[in-house]
Amino acid sequence: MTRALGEGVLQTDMKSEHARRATSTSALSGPALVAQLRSDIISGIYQPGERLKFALLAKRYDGSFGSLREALMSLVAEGFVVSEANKGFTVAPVSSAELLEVTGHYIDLERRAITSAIEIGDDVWEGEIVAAHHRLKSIEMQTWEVRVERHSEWLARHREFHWSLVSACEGVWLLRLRTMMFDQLDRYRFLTKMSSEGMGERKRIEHQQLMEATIDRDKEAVARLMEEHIRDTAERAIAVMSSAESQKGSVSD
Amino acid sequence: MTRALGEGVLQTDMKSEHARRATSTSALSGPALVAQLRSDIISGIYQPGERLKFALLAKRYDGSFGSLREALMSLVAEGFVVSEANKGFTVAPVSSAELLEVTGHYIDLERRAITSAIEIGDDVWEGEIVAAHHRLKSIEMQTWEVRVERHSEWLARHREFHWSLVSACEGVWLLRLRTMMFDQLDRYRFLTKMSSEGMGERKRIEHQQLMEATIDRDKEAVARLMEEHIRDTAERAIAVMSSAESQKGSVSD
DNA sequence: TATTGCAATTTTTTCGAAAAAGTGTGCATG
DNA sequence: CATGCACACTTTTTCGAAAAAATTGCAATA
Repeated sequence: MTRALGEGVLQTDMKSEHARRATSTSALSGPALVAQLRSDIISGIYQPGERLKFALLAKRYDGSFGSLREALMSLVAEGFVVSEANKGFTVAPVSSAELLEVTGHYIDLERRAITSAIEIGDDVWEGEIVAAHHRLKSIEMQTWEVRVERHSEWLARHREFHWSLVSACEGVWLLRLRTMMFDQLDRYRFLTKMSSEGMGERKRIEHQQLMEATIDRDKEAVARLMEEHIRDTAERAIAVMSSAESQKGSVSD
Repeated sequence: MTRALGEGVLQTDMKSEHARRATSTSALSGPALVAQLRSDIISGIYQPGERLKFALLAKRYDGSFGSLREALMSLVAEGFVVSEANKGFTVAPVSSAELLEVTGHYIDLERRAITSAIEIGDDVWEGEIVAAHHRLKSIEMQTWEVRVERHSEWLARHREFHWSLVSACEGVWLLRLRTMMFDQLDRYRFLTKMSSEGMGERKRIEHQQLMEATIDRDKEAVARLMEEHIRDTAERAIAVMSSAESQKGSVSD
């Protein structure tokens, strides 16, 4: 795998407390810097299309230009950042069209991965699913205020839960492609953070059902639940995006 | 797109003449360095599993450690190189299992892309296909000796031809994922370079049929031809790999 | 002989200054 | 008033030396 499980969004503690701007703790580098940057892009700290200037980034994170450049190149390959020669780096744009496309690919890959995992996975795999689900559930049962506050932690646990479902599957590239799409969707999942007040309950139930169906090795049910789960998230994100879009439009007109 | 069409294997002239070792022309950097390195890995100049030491690479290519590191990070994301923290970079391994998996994904993505392109593409798209096919054909009609000599050129044109078929399709991620898989397959295509004496004719006919069926907008036929085309290549590569494997085994035992 | 510890060497990684490229401003000119 | 040009300023990109980490070689000990 290109990148270890959950590495993406794991600065949990410090970040969620005073989550004003990007954390400038001290001397990030290498994979840690990539993870931090990706996490900050996913979290919307940098807006889509925003220019990522070296001077600013160097001050916020570790410091060195080289490390920054290296990290940004990785994110370009992952699709989070775009670069133009001699004009620096900008955050990749988002659009409902891209969300729909990514959702389609993700559903397709995830279905295949989870089917394979169900065929191959052993009881250790099952155990990891139960554990990951438990950790996710313990956040999702909290009140809305707590859930919002611990959102980046939820993001990490959500990722770990979905990873656990497919982790036993055959095919490194299947996992890699699936994870690329999952990471892209994370950007859009963040959009629903604000507007999903009553939805914690629904997501919690969906995850519960997903886990049970997987442990029961019911491929059909898992595929169906998973697709509904993802499409629902996508639809909600599109709703948020289009309302934001129309708002922006009415202001400028 | 992460990377422009054909950028990968385009040092044609200089390289194919005295194709001994990696070209150390002068001061490569940025995207050009990535392209050169990728091309050299695809061409087997660096063996799978071989360690890519900075000192050596810096001497062979442009020079600077920073540029090298940056380029290698990109190739890690693309799957051509693997890296371990504080232990440097190595060429990603190859295996018949991976080839089979990548072939499967590629066929799936390519089928969808080409179907979409046939639905959407206009006559300009058709023109590009004809042009790309013509360029490819002009190499494939040569004698075996010439074809071997101009192999890296063939690789570029082959890439361009297959790209032209799908270039009109909808979905940036579909194209991106397809191209990732195509690039991976390039590594294995190189294996068949040596052992495909009588096969130039067959490939040529397959490309001809592929072009005609696409221009005729015959989705079924294109999908079938494309799948046969790719599977045939994969099978031949696996044959080469397993014979090389057994040879190696008999030597070391 | 096998194994542990230490020092020398190699290799990777980090860092920031210097060079290159791009951007904008103001002045002179048509 | 618009247009082109030169200059100063900002931002990116490149480069290689210094620091950190890993590996190797060698000798001492059980």
